Amino acid sequence: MNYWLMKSEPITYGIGHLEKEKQCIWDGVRNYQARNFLRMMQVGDLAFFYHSNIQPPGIVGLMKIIESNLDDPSQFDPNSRYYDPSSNPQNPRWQTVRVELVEIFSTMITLEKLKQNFTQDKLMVIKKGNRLSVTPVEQEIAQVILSWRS
DNA sequence: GCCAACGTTGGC
DNA sequence: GCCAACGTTGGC
Repeated sequence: MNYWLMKSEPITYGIGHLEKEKQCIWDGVRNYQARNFLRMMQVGDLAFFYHSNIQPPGIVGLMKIIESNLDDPSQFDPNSRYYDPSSNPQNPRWQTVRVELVEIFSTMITLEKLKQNFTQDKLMVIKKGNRLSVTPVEQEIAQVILSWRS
């Protein structure tokens, strides 16, 4: 079982949205490196939900992967902002996963706290200039983060 | 709102 | 296949 971190802007889709929906397809990732991580995810993996582009940014909850290796439906939807006209339906370019909400943390684990406790090479999300919206999290680091829940 | 970092596109 | 131009991300 592996741990991941997935970013979303709360204005677009925050953990409150997931709380209402209970589960969702994590669509709209249009970066090959992030997609490759999505392809590696397996049912039962856990993922931290990270709010980006907000003050303060940080981890707000935990999700579970409940379906893996799905073709992202938004790539074929001309009305979607994630529509990719050059993706071939016979060989879709973008895959993703379905997630369900496990829990919302009572207090956010801020980016600042992550930076104070981990080094850049141990946790991708705190790397300067890192823009990947899907990244792996090492077991030991995941355990430490989970132990901070109050 | 700014802008550094970085990914993608497209002309050559 | 190079690389300049451009677009996007996301912390601040």
